[in-house]
Amino acid sequence: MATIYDVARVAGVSPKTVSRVLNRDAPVSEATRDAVEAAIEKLGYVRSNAARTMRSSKTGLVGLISGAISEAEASPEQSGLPEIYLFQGIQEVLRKSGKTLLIADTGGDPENIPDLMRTFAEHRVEGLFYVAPYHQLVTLPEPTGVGAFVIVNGFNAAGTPSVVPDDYAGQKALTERLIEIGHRRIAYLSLPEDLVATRERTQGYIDAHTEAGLTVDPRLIKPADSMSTRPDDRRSVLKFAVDSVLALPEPPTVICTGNDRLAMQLYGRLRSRGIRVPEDISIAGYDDYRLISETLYPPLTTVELPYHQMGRAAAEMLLNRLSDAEHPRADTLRVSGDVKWRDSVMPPSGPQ
Amino acid sequence: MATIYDVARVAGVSPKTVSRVLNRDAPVSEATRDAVEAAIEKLGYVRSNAARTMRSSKTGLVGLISGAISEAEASPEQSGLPEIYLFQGIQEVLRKSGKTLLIADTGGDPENIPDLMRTFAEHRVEGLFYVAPYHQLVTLPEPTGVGAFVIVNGFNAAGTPSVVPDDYAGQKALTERLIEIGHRRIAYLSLPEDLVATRERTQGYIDAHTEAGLTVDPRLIKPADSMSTRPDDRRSVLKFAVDSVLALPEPPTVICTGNDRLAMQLYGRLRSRGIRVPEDISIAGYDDYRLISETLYPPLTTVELPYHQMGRAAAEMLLNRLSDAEHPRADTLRVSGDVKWRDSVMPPSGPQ
DNA sequence: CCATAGTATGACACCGATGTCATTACGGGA
DNA sequence: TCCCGTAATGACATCGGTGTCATACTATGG
Repeated sequence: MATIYDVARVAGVSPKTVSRVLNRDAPVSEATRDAVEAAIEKLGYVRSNAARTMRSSKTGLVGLISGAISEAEASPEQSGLPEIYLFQGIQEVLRKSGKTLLIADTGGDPENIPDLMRTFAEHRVEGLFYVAPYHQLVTLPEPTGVGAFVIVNGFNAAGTPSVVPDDYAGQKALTERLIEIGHRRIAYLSLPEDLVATRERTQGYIDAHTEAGLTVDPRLIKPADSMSTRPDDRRSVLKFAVDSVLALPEPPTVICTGNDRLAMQLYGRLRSRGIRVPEDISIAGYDDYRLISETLYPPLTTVELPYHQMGRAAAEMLLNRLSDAEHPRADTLRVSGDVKWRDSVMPPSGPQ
Repeated sequence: MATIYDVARVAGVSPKTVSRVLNRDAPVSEATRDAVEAAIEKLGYVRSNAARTMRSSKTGLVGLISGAISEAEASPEQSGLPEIYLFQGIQEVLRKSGKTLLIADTGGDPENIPDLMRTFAEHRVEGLFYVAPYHQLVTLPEPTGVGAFVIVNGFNAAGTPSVVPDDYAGQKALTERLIEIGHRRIAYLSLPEDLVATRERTQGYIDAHTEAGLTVDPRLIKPADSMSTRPDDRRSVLKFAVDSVLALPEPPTVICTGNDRLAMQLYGRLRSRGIRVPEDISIAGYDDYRLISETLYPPLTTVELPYHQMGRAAAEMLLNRLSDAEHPRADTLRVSGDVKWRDSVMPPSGPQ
């Protein structure tokens, strides 16, 4: 592979001048520039990042460690694999600043993380992301020799800068709107109870009621999914939850679910009981997993999990930390997603 | 950041000896090794890949360019974003051989590809993948200075090594099984007609019939999806297709769809007509997009799109080409996926 | 006791860029 | 006319490893 020395020889100039043409960091006469560029073209020269890094110690690399890829199947949300939108958001921002993204995943085993960090360190990445498979508390070793570290879709006890979805605000906004159009009996079929997302969303659900002067009927809140890997187990948890809220003396006029997948199952379950959506009962999901939310009929009202935006925010946060030696605050950034209002929800009908 | 010179000084040996300890490529006495390792530990030394690359020109980097990430939303299959399984498969194999994956996506604009290739070339990647968003013919510039190039989920006219799903075999195997359990009127609601996948699968469907001595009723084959970005347009294409096959004098006993998403819509559409699945009519999908296929009730019979395996195969293909100077054949590898037999299909009932 | 082979180690050049400093030529202002 | 700033260019050292070769010491066999 050609080097600047080859280019210099062909162009009849010194290597340093070739470097100047490449970097435009010092004046070069037009004739010289043309000669150099012709030589580069002729030789098919491509600059070596390795050699350049040695002097300037700017690799232009950013690393990303993901548990999301391999753990996707085991993820309790199992909300599809929209983490890819995170990558997209991150990439979009990084590309504009000329960084290249190195990715590695844990292969499902968090014990690999230190090794991956070391590999990235060997490549002298300037910054590092860790992407959690779902909104959670993570425990990670501190990366060494990395300019900036950002956790995405999770947070840690050490207060590392991080970006998470605002689950509280999402469920609260949705619930407020449901109340606003007249619903008073709002069921919430949640994800497993120990998830951060569930706790936050449940609180959002409750606060929306309280602030509207309504009391919450605890019988309307039921976990409807489990961490089990057996689809049948999970199905039966849902069935139990659905049956129990529908059997209440005053059944709900709308059912919110912990994710779009549950909403989708709910569609089927209600239809097989001859209950119409949304005429008899309204349904709202969570995630705005569009493959589901837009495909279902009627299309599903849901809350967006703003992965793309979170990715962008995380990348910007990282770039800020790389440029400013000042790291203003090591906060967790909460990104809220919009309520996507679609036809699966209508005002409650009939006598209340 | 510490260098081998620092380590050498602290350990009281020469830099070259430190190098030997790091690479285990020459005998070092136990005492020396311990001293060096202690020094490394003490200084928090991490080897510089850049410097090492300069001499040995082994970067350990492999690049991946994906149109899949950004184009996912526009993809006509819109089968979710299972390309992430490809990454997983690729990563799994690469990690074992100590390579690190660099990824970049086109941001939806194929014009970025040459730039991305240049960036990778600057990083001296040893190999390069291009991942297409769906099974298709792609036109790509030839990457320069890259040891091996593999196209995943696509192929090109130049005969670049590539890995694609075996759509023909998949639909054929599924159809054969349907025939075997007694179905004779098998509808096929396909993806848009000009997709490679559709052409191959349709041929598989036809050949399964022919080889079983059955004739194909062309009225049973209908495209049921369009490239439109408006969900409503696409919905109406499906509606038209469903209506027309159900209105046939001899309606089908089973309906195959071009992907699981269509199957999911079909569930809803049939239920709203009071048709039971699978008692009245069986349904089979394609992709084995598990978020759908396992969640639907009854669970969906479908054909696996073997992304994970394809990723593994592509990575192995690339590694082979990197090690063997001999590139045996520049073929396209077709990876077939299993038929996933679930409860949405049963033998045809009633008088035939 | 010596030749020979292996073990353990270091000196030194080199990979391909770029930072620093020096040199030359030119043009305008004092 | 002389001085100085700027443009244009090159010489050379340097970044941090590793390949090559040399050297010293030790064990082994004839």
